[in-house]
Amino acid sequence: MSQSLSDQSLPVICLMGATATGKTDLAVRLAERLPCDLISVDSALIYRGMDIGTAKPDVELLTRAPHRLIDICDPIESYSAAEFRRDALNEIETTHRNGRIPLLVGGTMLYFKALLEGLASLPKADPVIRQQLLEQAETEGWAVLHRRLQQLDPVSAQRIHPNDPQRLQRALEVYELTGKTLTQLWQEQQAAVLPFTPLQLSIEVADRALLHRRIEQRFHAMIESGFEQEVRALYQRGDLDPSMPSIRCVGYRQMWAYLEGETSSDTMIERGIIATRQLAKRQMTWLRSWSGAQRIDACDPNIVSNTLKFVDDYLI
RNA sequence: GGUGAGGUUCCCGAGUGGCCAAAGGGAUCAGACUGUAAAUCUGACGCGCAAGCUUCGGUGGUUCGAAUCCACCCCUCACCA
Repeated sequence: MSQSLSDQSLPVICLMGATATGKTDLAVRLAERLPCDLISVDSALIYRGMDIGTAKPDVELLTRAPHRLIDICDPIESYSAAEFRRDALNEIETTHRNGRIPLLVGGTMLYFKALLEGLASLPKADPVIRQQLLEQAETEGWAVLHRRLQQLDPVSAQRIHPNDPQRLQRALEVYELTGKTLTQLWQEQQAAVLPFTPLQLSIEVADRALLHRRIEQRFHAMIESGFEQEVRALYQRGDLDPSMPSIRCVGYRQMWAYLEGETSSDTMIERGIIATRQLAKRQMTWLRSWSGAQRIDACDPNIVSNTLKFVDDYLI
């Protein structure tokens, strides 16, 4: 059974694209024409109660085309690329077992990369160690921590910029936890790649100005749909704060600052739009360096039938 | 009409005679990315490959040298009428 499930010939379709390019819409339309089950590849859609600001498919859409790996976490939790890989592989297996095709859709490129190329065997995040490192950074400065990494693991120190607290923290955390450096651990274990040969599709809006307009319009639409109320509900829980991945999500972070009284409504909207544009840009940087993905023009009037051609060729 | 404050590179905003193509921030563009990734970080950012060239509301002046000083003009804001 498990033999056949990791058969290279079993189909897996990946649809990746930046925010506001129409990924979800295309995925749903494909799912209506193919025996596909949708699996979300999105680090924000995992959160329950975060619907409007993440442009989560609405109930109607989810009824037409159910997505897996949506609403799997409370906003107080954090998730990771490794957990995603595990969960996604499970969902892929289930889908195959049901005789259907997994269609992975999303814009979290690290998750796609982790799924396709695997991850080294590393320890998971440790809140206690992270807190200790954070405190050291506050008293001694990150430069000191970078120098420490330089001693322990010159290769990683070379790669990780002294101003990059997140990666510095992670590198030192891994060493604390295992007594081994990131460099060693990477060398020790060859990452397990995806046991399938997926069709990779990249949906792109060629005209940057158009994408920017779409982002702006969509953000305003979110506001009109009650985005403030959605975040206010999270805010009023009292157990969430901007250090958490959920509240750091694009739009939520800016709305949070507004609810804290730190910015005006206009500023919140402006900065939310800016943050979305910057997110899209980073996603596009990933995609540009991605090899092996078929490009799909988001503005193609025959986008569905043209995409189906790629799928047909792949499934033969 | 009068008085005061001000007009700086896409925006905000420093700069008050040379060390200024002009601090800093934002935007934008490009890039990186192995358990936080909608995160975190890096670079570029007047024009030019370069020598160099053109900028600090406008015009003229002072000076070896002006974004910085002077004169006039245009515009903005505040207050008084």
